[in-house]
Amino acid sequence: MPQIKRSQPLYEQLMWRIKTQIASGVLEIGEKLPSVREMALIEGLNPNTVAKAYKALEAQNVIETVTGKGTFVRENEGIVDDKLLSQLHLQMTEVVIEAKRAAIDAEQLHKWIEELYGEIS
Amino acid sequence: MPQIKRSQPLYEQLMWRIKTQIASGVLEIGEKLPSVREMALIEGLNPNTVAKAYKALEAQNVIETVTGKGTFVRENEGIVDDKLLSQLHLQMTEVVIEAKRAAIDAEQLHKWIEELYGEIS
DNA sequence: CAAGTGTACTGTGTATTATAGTACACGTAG
DNA sequence: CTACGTGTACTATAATACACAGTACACTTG
Repeated sequence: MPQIKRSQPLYEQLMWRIKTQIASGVLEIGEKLPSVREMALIEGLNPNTVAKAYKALEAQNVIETVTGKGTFVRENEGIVDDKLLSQLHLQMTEVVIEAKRAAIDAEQLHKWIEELYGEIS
Repeated sequence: MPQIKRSQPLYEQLMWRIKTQIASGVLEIGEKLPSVREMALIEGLNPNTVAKAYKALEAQNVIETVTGKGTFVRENEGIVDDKLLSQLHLQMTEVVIEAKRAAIDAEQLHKWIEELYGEIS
């Protein structure tokens, strides 16, 4: 009922946090995530909001949920999805246009990518 | 009053379209943009929605508005803003994490950047 | 003055987000 | 079997953002 000014939806922020933890190895494949009620206490959210994040992550094949047991980190299948590919290219286009405006050269972007590919798994 | 399923707000889509046109040289520095009412007819939007986009673009120093005259493309100042920098890095992190999941290697991302830096201005 | 410009309002309607609370079906440990 | 924890599915309420409609005002220019 509070509802403060919010940039990104809470459930998307949680999705992002979980994805990052999986990518960085904090969460391993097959590992069990906290239950929706448990995660709600940890993150200070409503169980419904956590459930929404879990459901969206399952739709993206990031996690697997088994009713009665829990939710688990799914193995990365590495499927080449044309829709995701074009979406990533579009997002990269936005980054480059903004970078140009801020006088950030291509080298900086290349450096970031190398760093990120090193950090992640 | 219709309100169909929408992924991104219309005014943000318009902002993006204008930014792209500026970056690609379709709109040149100092050039006058269509008026809010004119652009509303062109894009099939409400003048208020166009005004919202114009106002947001001016807040980002992309365009300059003069009451009674019109809105014009502003010169790129190329300021290094720490907030924008970290925001771009965050956005790049998202791209890399998603790319890893889709089994897209770093070479593809490097290639995209080179292409985009070539296309733009 | 007249026309065109951005801007600032007040409404209206809708979708999304987030919470609260309840209930149900399932799996597992006691 | 019972009890507990699990995800899930509801209903309801509230706050926010989005988009449109309409009106009005201050400004610049011809």
